[in-house]
This record gives sequence, C-alpha cells and structure tokens, in this order.
Amino acid sequence: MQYFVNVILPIPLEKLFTYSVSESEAGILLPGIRVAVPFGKSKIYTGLVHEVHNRPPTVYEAKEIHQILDDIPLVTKIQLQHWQWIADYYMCTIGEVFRTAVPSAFLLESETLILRNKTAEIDESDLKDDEFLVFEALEHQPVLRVQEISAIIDRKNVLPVLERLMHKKIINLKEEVYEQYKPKLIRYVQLGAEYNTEEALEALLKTLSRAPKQSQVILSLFQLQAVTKKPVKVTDLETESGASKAIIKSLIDKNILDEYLIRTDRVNYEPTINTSDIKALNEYQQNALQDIQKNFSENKPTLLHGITSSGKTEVYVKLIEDCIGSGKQALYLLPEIALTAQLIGRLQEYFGEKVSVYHSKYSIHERVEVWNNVLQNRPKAQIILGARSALFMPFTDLGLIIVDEEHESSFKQYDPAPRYHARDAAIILSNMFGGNVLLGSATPSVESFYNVSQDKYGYASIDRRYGNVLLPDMELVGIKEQTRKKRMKGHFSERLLQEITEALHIGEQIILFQNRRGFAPIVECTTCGHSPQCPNCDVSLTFHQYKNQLRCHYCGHHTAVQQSCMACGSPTLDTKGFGTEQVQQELQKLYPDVNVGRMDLDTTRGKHGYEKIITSFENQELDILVGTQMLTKGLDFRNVGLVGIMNADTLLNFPDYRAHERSFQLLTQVAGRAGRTQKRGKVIIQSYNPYHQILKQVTTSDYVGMYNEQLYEREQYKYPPINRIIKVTFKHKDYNKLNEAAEWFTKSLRNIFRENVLGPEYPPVARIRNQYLKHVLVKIPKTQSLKKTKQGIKRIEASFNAISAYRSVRVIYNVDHI
DNA sequence: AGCACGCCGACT
DNA sequence: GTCGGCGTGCTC
Repeated sequence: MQYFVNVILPIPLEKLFTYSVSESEAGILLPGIRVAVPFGKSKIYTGLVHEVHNRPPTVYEAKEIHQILDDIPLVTKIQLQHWQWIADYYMCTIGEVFRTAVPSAFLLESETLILRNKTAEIDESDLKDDEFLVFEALEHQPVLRVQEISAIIDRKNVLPVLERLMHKKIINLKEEVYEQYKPKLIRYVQLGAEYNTEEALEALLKTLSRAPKQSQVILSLFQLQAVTKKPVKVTDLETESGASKAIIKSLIDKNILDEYLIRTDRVNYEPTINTSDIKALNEYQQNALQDIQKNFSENKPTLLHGITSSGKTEVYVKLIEDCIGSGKQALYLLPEIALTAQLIGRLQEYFGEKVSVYHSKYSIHERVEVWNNVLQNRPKAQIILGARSALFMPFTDLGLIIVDEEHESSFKQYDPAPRYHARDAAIILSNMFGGNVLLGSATPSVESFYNVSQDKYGYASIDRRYGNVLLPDMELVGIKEQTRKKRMKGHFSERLLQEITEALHIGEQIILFQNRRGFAPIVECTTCGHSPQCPNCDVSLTFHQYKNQLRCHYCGHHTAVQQSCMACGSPTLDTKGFGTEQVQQELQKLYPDVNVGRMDLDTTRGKHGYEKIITSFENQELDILVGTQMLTKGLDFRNVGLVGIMNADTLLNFPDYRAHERSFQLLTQVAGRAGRTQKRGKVIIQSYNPYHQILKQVTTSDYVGMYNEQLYEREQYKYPPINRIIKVTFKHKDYNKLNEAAEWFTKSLRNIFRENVLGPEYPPVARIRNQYLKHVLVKIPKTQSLKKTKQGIKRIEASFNAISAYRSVRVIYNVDHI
C-alpha cells in the first residue's frame, strides 16, 4: 500500500499538490500538520497537510516530502473549512489564505548553503579568478550563503560558478530548512557554586578589593537576591550595579558568576494590574444587553447601534464575561488603529491575564506565542483582542466574536489576496462554532443596517450617551464667501479661530481634522502651470515641508524640493490644497505658545508610534492635535472641548458611491471625540457647501435619514447592499496590451451579464508603480446565483489565459469591494 | 508567486 | 565572446 498527502502550498495556485509518504509517516500525519516539501528544481516550501490518502496520482510521479514539521496539527479542522470558504467566496486560492492566516514564522524557507568539500585534492592553479575568490572565502568561513557569494564575486548570477566548483569537488551544497521562531531565552546569573560557603565568599571579596567595579556587581547581586528571592536577570544586575556588560562577562568567564538561560513567554503582562469589578450597566445599556441576549439565544448576529460614547464597551465586557464564564473563547476585533494601549489596558483591567493581543505591529515571535496559546486553549489567551487578522487564530471553542467599529472599511483587506471582509468572515466562522457575533458601531454600515431590516441580523441600540452627556453642538461654517472676501486666516475661518481661542482660554483641548497628510498635495508653477508628477505613478507629488520633500503617497517615491519650475525654470512656485502639516504650521504661527501635535501616517511609524502621540495628548502635553482619519478610531480623550473639521468637501466630493455614507461616518465619529465628560462639546465643520444634505444629517445626527437616502440611491443604481459587486482589476506595465486585454475580458463578461457589467474604466490613479490599471465592475442582482456568477467569470478567465498575448496581464478579483 | 530556461543586446 | 535583460512555462 502506498501513502500520499495532499498539501496546501502558500502560493496562488488553484490546486493542491500530492507528495508520497512512508507508511509510518502516514500514521503520524494529520490534516493541519506542516510538512517541508521540495517544490520545483531547488526550493523547499512549507506545506500544510490537507488529506492523507492512498490514491497514487496518475499523470506524474509524486515526490517524497522532505520533513514533518509538527507533531500535532497547527491548524484546526474548522480553520481549514473556514479557509476554504474564504477562498471560494473571495475568489482566491486556499494557498493565499494559508499565507496570510498563519504567522510568517510558521512558513519556513529553505536556503542553499555552500560548504567546503574537505575530501578532495585541490589544484589552486586550476581555478578561475571568481572560483578562487569563493575558495578563498571558504578558507575563512565554513559556510557561505548564495547572497554572500554574490557579493564576493560581485555578480548576480552565481550558479555557473557554483556548478563549476561543484564539478571540481571543492564545494558541497546543502538545503537548509530552518525554523524562524526561536523561544525567547532570558539570561540569569547566580553566584558560582564554589563560593557558597562564607569563607570562600570572604576570600573572593578580598581578591576583588582591587577591582571595585567587580565587587560592586557582587554586592548588587546580593541586594537583588535579598529583595526578590527570585533568579536575577543579567539585565537587572546591569542596571542595579551600573556595571557594563564587559565587567559582568569577565566575572562569568572567571566562573565567579554562573550564567543560565530560562525560556520565557514574550507575551507576558506585568501581573500588577488589579482586576476590577465590571461596572454596573445603566438602564439603556441594560436594555441593549437584553436585546442582544435575546437575539443570541436564536444565534442571530446582532448589530449594536450605540451613539458615540454611549458605553458600548461596557456591554461588550459584560458579554465577554458571560462567554468566558462558560469556558469558551472570545474574540474582539477592532480596526488596526483603534488598537491602542488605552483599550488594551481597559480590557486587562477587567480580565487581567486572560487577554492576549494580536496585530500586525507585533513581532513574528510574539504572534507565534499567541497562536500556540490559543491553539492549546490556554487561559491566558481566552480573550483575543486584535485587528482583522486575529480572525485566523486557531480557536478551539469560540463562543463570541465582537466586531467593534463594524462600519470601518479597514476590515476589508485590499491587497494582497485574500481580499476578505473580517466582519463577514467572522459571521461565517462563528456559525461553524455555533457561537455568536456582535457588530458594534455608532454609525453602522448601510449593509449591516440593511441586513437588520431584512431580519438577517438582530438589533439593539443605545441612544443615550453615558452619564447623560449631551451630544456635541455642531455648527456648519460656510467658507466660500469668507475666502472670496479674504477673511480667512490661512485655512481657518473667523468662527473656528474664535472657538479655538476660547477653548484654549478655558484650558480645553482641541482636535482638528484634515483628511490629508503632508503639507500640500500639489506644487504648481505660477508661470506655466507645470506640477511635479511621480515618475512611477499617475499622480502629483505631495509636498512635505518637514522633510522638504516631494513624496508620492502611492509608491513612496520622493525627491528633494526644487527651487524653480522643472519645466520653465520660473522660480515662482505655489502650492494647491493643504494637508495636516500645513494646518499644524498655521496654528503654530497663530498661537506661538501653544503645543500643537500631529497624528497621521508620517508621525505614527514604528511599533509605539501612535501610543506616544496619544499618551502625550492624554497627559495634556499637547493642547491641539491635528490629524487625519486616524483620529476617528475609538480614541477616548477626556478633556476635548472642541473639534474642528477643516474642510468637509474633500470627503463629500470623493468619486465613489460610498462617499456620502463614509463622510457621514467619519464626521460623526470625529465629532464624537468632543465633550465626553459633563460639559457639552462643540464641533465646527468648515465647508464650501454648508447646505449639503449629508452635513445637515451629520449635525442633526440623522442616521436613519442618511440610511434611507443612501438605500434609495443604491437601489436606483444597483449598488450594494441591493446588489452584490465584484470588481475585476487588470494590471500590466504595457498600456496598449492592458487596454486590449481588458476590452477582450469585458466583452466576454458582457456576453453573459449584459448591462450589469460596467467599464472597463481607468481608476483615478491609472498607473501605480509603473503598472497601468483598469477596472471592471460586475453587479450581481439578488436573484442571480453568486456561485454561478463566479464560475462564469472563472471560465472567462480560463479562455483569457489561453490567449498567450493576454496571459501576462494580471487579473485581480475583489468580491464585495468597498 | 518564484524560478528556471531560453533567446537577444551591451560590455569586460 | 560573456553577462544579464526580460518573455514563457511549470511547479506534485
């Protein structure tokens, strides 16, 4: 009897790959165990066992697996099912899901190592120059990597050289597979065993009397041990004694100190946090909770519609408590940016060590540890708090998923595949466990509210702010007239400045929102009208004053700012539009004594980027915070009295059927940052068109009005949630080829789907990173089978790929594109 | 996706 | 002549 495994590889190929295994291996292997397998001529990949079977492939000889990497499955059966759903629904391969779902440390890579072959006789004169260089390098270093060889002989293609050396029996090649994950070891020290007696110790101190630094280290060690009775970390000893690493090392070398290593968890929390009791819910929260529980008893996903600062988190906490009380795991999903120390701290306050955090700013090692803790259903990972990718944790008994800020578009992954929506995928996952899902938002997505109206989701609401704080007072300020009459100071209306001065005067903090980073999006020559463009993308370069650079926000290209026009040489350059940098600068000029901070992509790089800014604003080291939409994501500042929106028009005029919905959500969310305590907050919205319907709906908090209007429009134009959409993107560096290919594909689509095919159309930015783009939209009416539609599209793709001229054009599907 | 193989221009 | 450029096809 022969044995085989079907393996998922982390590549965008539809099929699984079959490898042969021995009988004993077949006895060990289970779906979800990783295996290292040879793939192609020389690579070794990490694959995931999908099935163990006895059916030999008919048209090819199966290769043998290289190695088994786990003794128990790393991925659960439910996960594999869930992955398959994602792959089918979002039109990608299960391999692509595999790639994003597991921490990258689980995907081993192979690397070719070059070793010296000691057995053969070498005739050095027989070697060519480059061969000699490699030979010589191997005399000094036992192992070389391909990359290093490439550097030594200063050439990209090293294979011919290596082949010749192999032939001359000078080197051996070895495929090294290595685990990227290494347990974290902490170095501890203790006094050497021979100094355990008092006499020996005294003698030691005496000998060290002429080495004051060293004896200080010993004394510090005693002090530390006296305090804690626990093993002493080398790092602690360093800080306590003030001695350098070298001094401690010399003591270790002399065997006066013993060094030893202990394996630790990276994801430990300081156990100093006192878990506090969960706050009692007020009447409105209590009602909402009851509604939710009623829907949960029918296993219905439920939307919690609670206005900003109505205390949704307390309701979540209560539900989590119930969930973990019954021994199940809970998942709390948030948009990436809202995952701040603030919220993590708040949950830890209630649940202590049971909370683990998982998101992209955590290192690959930390992610592996959280993964293992969840897989083993350890108490410390009973509650997972994370961004959309936390959905892929290997839960064994998931009772509850909370999707907070449900309307956030960042729950939908845009690039690369799988282009999944974490909210929707969460509902599917929860179904597989028979658990419950709660979607929370102050401004629910039109989709979710529609699903409530269709009785697909349950509904609960809180329409009172916590502590009965009033919703902020919102004021629209038209700036068209003021601009014309030159009565604006920079981008500030008199009204806004008045309120800022007032707020500063009474010591309140201010948030100013401008949804564009940098200083100005366009630099223009006043003489010839030329403006610098990105060489790789079809966009103008954004001026960043702070670095005196022109930057492309699509590909990252940047150049220094030119003093005169590149086209005509005229020195009169002007900027158009404005971003957060400019707002910050203008403020600084208007209020020289005030501390103005800025929060956007440029100031929040790095693992603790957000936290630094948020903390200093919280601690009131900053009086005014200027920022992009990052500011809207669930931050809770106590002392903000005024929120200013610099220019609402850029949001409203976005060329997208969702622009109005999104503007409503964004503006409502920013406005909600004002006045979270007793005093009523103030919001000023500047706009060229203050009579815009959406702005009116924002100021009157008319969510239902916005929803009805949007639904009417979407019905008219057949957009979601009435219809489903699949966006097909074509991508190629050759403009003409792209057009031809897109035209061909669209024509075929139109043959089947008729008027429900839109395009092909260039996106607003038609070229990114030297690749031209074209979009086609396929609308799918309620009555049309989604599955059949996808099959139809896939069939067209198959014939498309059969045309050799088109094959190199990338086709990208985005199901339910936002 | 990688990554080899294969066929063409520009340089030691 | 070699080197590396990119188009093409395959991977159990």
